[in-house]
Amino acid sequence: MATIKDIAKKAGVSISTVSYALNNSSKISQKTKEKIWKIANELNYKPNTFARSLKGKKRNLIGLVVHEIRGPYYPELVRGIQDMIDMYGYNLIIFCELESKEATSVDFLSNKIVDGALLLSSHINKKHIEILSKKDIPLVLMDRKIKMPKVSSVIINNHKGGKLVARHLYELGHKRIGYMHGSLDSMENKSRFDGFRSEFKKNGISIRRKDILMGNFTEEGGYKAMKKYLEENGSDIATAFFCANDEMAIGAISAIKEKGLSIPQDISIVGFDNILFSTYTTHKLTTVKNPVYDLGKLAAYQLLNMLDGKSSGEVSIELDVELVIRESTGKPRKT
Amino acid sequence: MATIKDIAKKAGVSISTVSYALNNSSKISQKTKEKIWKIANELNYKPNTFARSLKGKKRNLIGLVVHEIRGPYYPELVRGIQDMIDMYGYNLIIFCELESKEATSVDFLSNKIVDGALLLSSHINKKHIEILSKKDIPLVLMDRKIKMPKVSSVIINNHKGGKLVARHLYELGHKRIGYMHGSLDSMENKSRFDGFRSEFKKNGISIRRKDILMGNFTEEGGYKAMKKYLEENGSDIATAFFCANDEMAIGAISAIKEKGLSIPQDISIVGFDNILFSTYTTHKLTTVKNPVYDLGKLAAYQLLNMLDGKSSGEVSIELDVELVIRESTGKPRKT
DNA sequence: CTGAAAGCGCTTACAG
DNA sequence: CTGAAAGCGCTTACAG
Repeated sequence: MATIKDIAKKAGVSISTVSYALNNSSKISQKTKEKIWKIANELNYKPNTFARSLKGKKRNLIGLVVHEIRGPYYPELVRGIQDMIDMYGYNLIIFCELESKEATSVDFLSNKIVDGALLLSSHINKKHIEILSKKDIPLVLMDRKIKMPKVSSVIINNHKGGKLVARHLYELGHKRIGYMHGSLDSMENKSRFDGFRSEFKKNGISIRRKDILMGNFTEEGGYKAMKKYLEENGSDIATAFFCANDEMAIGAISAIKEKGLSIPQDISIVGFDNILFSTYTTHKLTTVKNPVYDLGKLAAYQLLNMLDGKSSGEVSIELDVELVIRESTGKPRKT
Repeated sequence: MATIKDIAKKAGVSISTVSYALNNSSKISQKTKEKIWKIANELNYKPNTFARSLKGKKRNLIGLVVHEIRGPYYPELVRGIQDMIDMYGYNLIIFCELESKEATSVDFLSNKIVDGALLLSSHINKKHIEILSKKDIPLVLMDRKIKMPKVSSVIINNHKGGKLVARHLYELGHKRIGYMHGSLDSMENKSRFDGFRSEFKKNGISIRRKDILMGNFTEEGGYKAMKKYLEENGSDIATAFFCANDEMAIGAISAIKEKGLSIPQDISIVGFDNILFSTYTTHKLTTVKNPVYDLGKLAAYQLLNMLDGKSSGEVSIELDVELVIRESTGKPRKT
């Protein structure tokens, strides 16, 4: 494991000269530089990031903290982030923490292993974020808004998404509607639900408690929740369901079909995200388009600006969403 | 950002005492320890991993290097790894590199940011691995076998998988069979293909060049490749296809159905991986069960053993696979 | 243009 | 039981 010391010895110069040469400082003569570069190459020298970091140098490393990488959503997000930071010569590392655990990623971030981080993890709470903010670690939140120095947020307009779904179903004539939650900890889920519910409320329609399901944001969760619902309620069921993401919607659709019911004749289903998968395999799902790739790109861009000193944080951006009407929604069945 | 210096000052002791106390050394009296812990807590002290690493200390961090996290495969793997290392108090960070880029992850690994790493990235070549091996960085390869000190490998028996598929199709009576490649760089793809081809060869059947497609391991790639194939070849087509993974198989099935052909009456399709997704939504796909969760777990276990000094590497484990026969395969159409 | 020296935050023999 | 000191690999004023 060659160090600058080894290079210095071999080149017959001091370690300072090596360090300067390696950093291509104008202080060092071209001739010396070249000699040193050559030796560094021969020795397969790699600078030690740790030592460098101790001196407060940048690492060109960005962290992404998530607690889940399953499903079609996250990869797309990662791709957006990567495409952006790649243009600026940064690299990405992902901390994927089990949701049940203490947020050890906060420790890592505290150590400034990365220059800054993008957060999409509900178990990193406000207190954690405050600690990081105080340590001057640039942060971009992707799932909620918090106003603090060195902290920005880039999110999608979940509330509007829920509203658009409600309006669509209302216009089709649905009066008894249901909602399938992802996770109650999730701000995104909450906003979708609020938008959905409040829009119906405006028209004097509220959601019955029994028509509110929990699907855990997964296909399996959606399937099970819907299956149970149908078994327990016979024909006393809502005419339309809004599921907080597409995967649950897909699971719900499977359960509905298994029961011998048709979509949308018996039940209309709306998802959220517009994951690519739906193009080929699933029922043509009515859903809300979540610009997740752009979300990743924009969040990364925000972070890069903070790292550059072009922004000091406290910026809050909200991306627009739109409803994509396909074949899983229609007029309600006669009841 | 509190350091041990700050704690030392506040506690009126030396930094060595603080360091020992923080590491719970038996050298320090309980009373002093408690005083120091209390102050550390008040100051919200977090040890600096970098400084610690400089002294060659462990970080309890394991790295996973991949170049793709899309698809249902990787998350399952990550989950297996996490479940294992979590029991041992380790944390995971993922380097997800664009395949097109130089392997900068090798630099990170060289810096010993992580204690050891699991590799599943075809663009980290043998030379890179040799560099890391020489630097004593414990490594477990998950997609190929390389014998080197400090390097182990845990892979699945891809060759057998291909063989099982071939035998199944042969027994059904298929004589003209096709193969859809994932990526030619992938050892896994290669082994699957070899197993498949050699088994048919034994029975005197070889694969026609025109029946070999490229699907890029993605659903979209599988869809496009099959669509093109069907358009170009009319009815002069294979009676069965083995796709190097399930996602391509799912894409291929969509293309086949779109063309108005039936599965398995017109074409039999076999995938590889047995991804969960197929349970609900897709055609009941005949496939090879890839124990990917166990693969992650076992690879992580291997790495932990190396970190513990219980193994010095050069271990090579191969996991068994089995064929799962569902409804996407049947007797060949009459030709 | 080059080098000696201090320092980043920690650990760890060694001495007391 | 506690502390002074060296050192991990690097950077960077400062002096020459």
